[in-house]
Amino acid sequence: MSETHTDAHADGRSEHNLRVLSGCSLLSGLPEQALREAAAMARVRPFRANEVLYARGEVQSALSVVGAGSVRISSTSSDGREIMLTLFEPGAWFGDTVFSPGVPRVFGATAHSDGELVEVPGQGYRDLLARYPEAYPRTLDMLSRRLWSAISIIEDNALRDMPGRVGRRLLFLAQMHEPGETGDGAVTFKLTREHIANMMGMTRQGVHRVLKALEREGLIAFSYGRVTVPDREALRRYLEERPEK
Amino acid sequence: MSETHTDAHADGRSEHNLRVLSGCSLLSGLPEQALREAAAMARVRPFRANEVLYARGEVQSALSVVGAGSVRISSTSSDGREIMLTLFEPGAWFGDTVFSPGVPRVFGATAHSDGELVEVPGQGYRDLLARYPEAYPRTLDMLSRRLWSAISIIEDNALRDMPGRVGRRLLFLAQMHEPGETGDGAVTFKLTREHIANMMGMTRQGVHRVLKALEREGLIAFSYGRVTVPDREALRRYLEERPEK
DNA sequence: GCCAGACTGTCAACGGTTTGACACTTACCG
DNA sequence: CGGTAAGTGTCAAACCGTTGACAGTCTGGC
Repeated sequence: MSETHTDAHADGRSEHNLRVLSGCSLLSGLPEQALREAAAMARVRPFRANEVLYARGEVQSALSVVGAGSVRISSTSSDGREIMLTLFEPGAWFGDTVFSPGVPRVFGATAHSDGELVEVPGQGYRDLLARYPEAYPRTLDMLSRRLWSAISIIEDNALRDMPGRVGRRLLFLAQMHEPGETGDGAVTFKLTREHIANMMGMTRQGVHRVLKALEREGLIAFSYGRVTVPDREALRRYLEERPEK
Repeated sequence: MSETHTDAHADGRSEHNLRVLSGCSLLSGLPEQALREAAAMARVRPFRANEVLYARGEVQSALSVVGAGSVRISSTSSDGREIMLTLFEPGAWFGDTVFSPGVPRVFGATAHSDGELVEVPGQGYRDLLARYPEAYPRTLDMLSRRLWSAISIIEDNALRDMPGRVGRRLLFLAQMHEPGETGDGAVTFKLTREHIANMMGMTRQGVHRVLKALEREGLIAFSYGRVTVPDREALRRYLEERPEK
């Protein structure tokens, strides 16, 4: 694997980067010219499933945008146990320390499938923002919204029982999944029971029971390493009206 | 109660606002001149214990800095149940939608004791940032850090058992409490068992049992509506080394 | 096509948390 | 300086999710 992605056909590469970056909510507010600059300094980083993209503690920062495939974000607590925080799909951005230069990464990122990242170097991104300050408000807005979703997860974990929690989290993922889906609205994730368990702080067996219950209601379907939400709206309504906490 | 706080002695008021605002981590990066402008447009809002400061759904945005007393931030889920997210003390800032103009408030704020807020109007604050763009990086950094703390709560809730969760949350609050404490390092909160229960998604009785256990270890003390952490470092070490999850 | 390893379904026993109920204590307000 | 409402301690029973163990199934790579 010679580094074919680094230099050949600079224009085509930049064009590709531009396409990916402009599909990212964090960056789509930048003026055309700034997006081009970002694309020019971005590097494509292809990855294979289960490859570790970033480990907790790394200092180099970058803004990563998922160009293809999906990425698991996880956090390792001080005693070594791990929890999966979320699953990012194309268009999503991450890089927990881009806004806090010098701070070691707090979260880890692992490839969940084959795919590629388009990465803008942290310093370059920060310089770019400084040169196009009109992009700051949107950046703050996006970060703020990410904080809300984190808090809404805290809320769910505190208020809901397990079917409620699992259902809501799947719904959340399904709603993020929005872009690029087949017409009928069904969304399928490649998630093992164990992934879901790690995401919710449950056990594999507990997840099984909950999924079984949701399946009985016709709200989800699941098979080997997959979970499908056939109708997000139906799931949402069910969770809303559910008598149980 | 005539509105003595609105107009008389404009200079003294502004001086007071300046003192409060410059003690706030979100704003302390602003240049002197900008801080003065913020102080000039800020309004003091005194409050009494249990007064509702903001309700979920209000549209007017403002950046609120706690000047005195403490404020409970809570979130009401769609079905009406409520969860307390955190407790803010002097110097802390909040105003969940300042960075997302037009969006109705997602969280509620309630006075936890008598005290006062110093509030910068949302639009005014955003304009100020636009006029002093050098303050943006720090703002992003602060918001980013707030996101990390939210995520670390998600982590704790998923990985820890109840003594671990309650201990960690109390430790977190105690560490935020840092400024303005008596020399010996002890921190006391006015929190009822029920407040804690609402914060952790537990019951009053469950909290009791956990607090009792932590008290037996000498890590906390509690009485009527109070919880005391005599030695934050000891609590931290205990939680770190605890065999149990 | 086949095989090793990853993923899964299922069960009984255990343990921690909630539920619900009741008597007691503390703080605050007039 | 009482009286009342809010907060508290405690208990047993029911419930729910975990633990641990094992056999069965799927899948991707060779």
